Amino acid sequence: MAVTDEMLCFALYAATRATTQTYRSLLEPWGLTYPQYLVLVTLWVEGPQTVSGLGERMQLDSGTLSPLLKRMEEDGLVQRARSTADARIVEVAPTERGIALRGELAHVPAAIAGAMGVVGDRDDERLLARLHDLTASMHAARA
Amino acid sequence: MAVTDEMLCFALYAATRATTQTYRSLLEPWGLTYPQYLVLVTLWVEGPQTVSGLGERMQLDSGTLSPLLKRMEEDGLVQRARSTADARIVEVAPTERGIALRGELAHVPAAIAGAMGVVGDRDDERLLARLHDLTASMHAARA
DNA sequence: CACGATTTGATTGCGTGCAATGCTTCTTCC
DNA sequence: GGAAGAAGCATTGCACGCAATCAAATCGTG
Repeated sequence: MAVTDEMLCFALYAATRATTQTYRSLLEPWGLTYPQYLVLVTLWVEGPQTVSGLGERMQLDSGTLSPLLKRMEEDGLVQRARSTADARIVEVAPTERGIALRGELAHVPAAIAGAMGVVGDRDDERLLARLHDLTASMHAARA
Repeated sequence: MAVTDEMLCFALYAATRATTQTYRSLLEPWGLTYPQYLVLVTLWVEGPQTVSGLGERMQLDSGTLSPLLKRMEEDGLVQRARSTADARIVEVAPTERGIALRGELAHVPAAIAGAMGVVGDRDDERLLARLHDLTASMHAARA
């Protein structure tokens, strides 16, 4: 049983890196990384967010997000601004260029789904649910 | 459908990071990282390996493995030696300390399985198979 | 109002991942 | 045997991911 457990961890690890590599080649023409793309998707769907809001959605902390958002700002994709109401808070909003990428990158989800061999059937739903359980279980175990 | 595909990628990404975090807390007393632990597991089970052999098994290249193995050597866990038969090849073998860790870390697989909520039933086998398919599909799509 | 605790981001340091490049060493082909 | 090509690692540069720490701003309480 031990080896199987090892293999499940490693299978996750390998699958994630393979996915990231596919994203890399898809996003390379736009100079985007996968986490940067995730930021844009979040901003497209949910609108401007605080840094901590992005952190919750992506499950990342400021140590990762701050430099990432700084690079995206330098690339003209997002804008950061201290809240006038609470100067501790930084609001992150997509620029026009950032918004325009939504159209230019509209092909990406289908391309990824194709590369993954995902069709959206019940098996895929079960996989998704299992991954969510697994993630929640891991986080619970840490506490 | 697009959002679901996004979610599957992200679910993988989040699950992997959650897993790595669990490993981090488990391995922290030994100063090991998850990839370093994987190297040790490979050496325990399959014996001494070349760098490229480790690279195949872990799906990592020398750009990642060289500095990682260098740190492990500095920590006294592995030894590297140029092959006498072919001086291009570097053989990686666990030191006595590296071998001793097999016993000290024997609790790790069960701890991870527990944190994951894995019991080894058919669902888990299916998840494992699906992840392997997904990884293979991704690699095939890159070619 | 003042002061300590809390919240929110930013910074620093380190270890991956990975593309690109370089350096030996080996193999092949003539 | 000698040169061209390939193979195997190492190095460099950059972008995460995350723990630890810091700084600024706000809140709560007396």
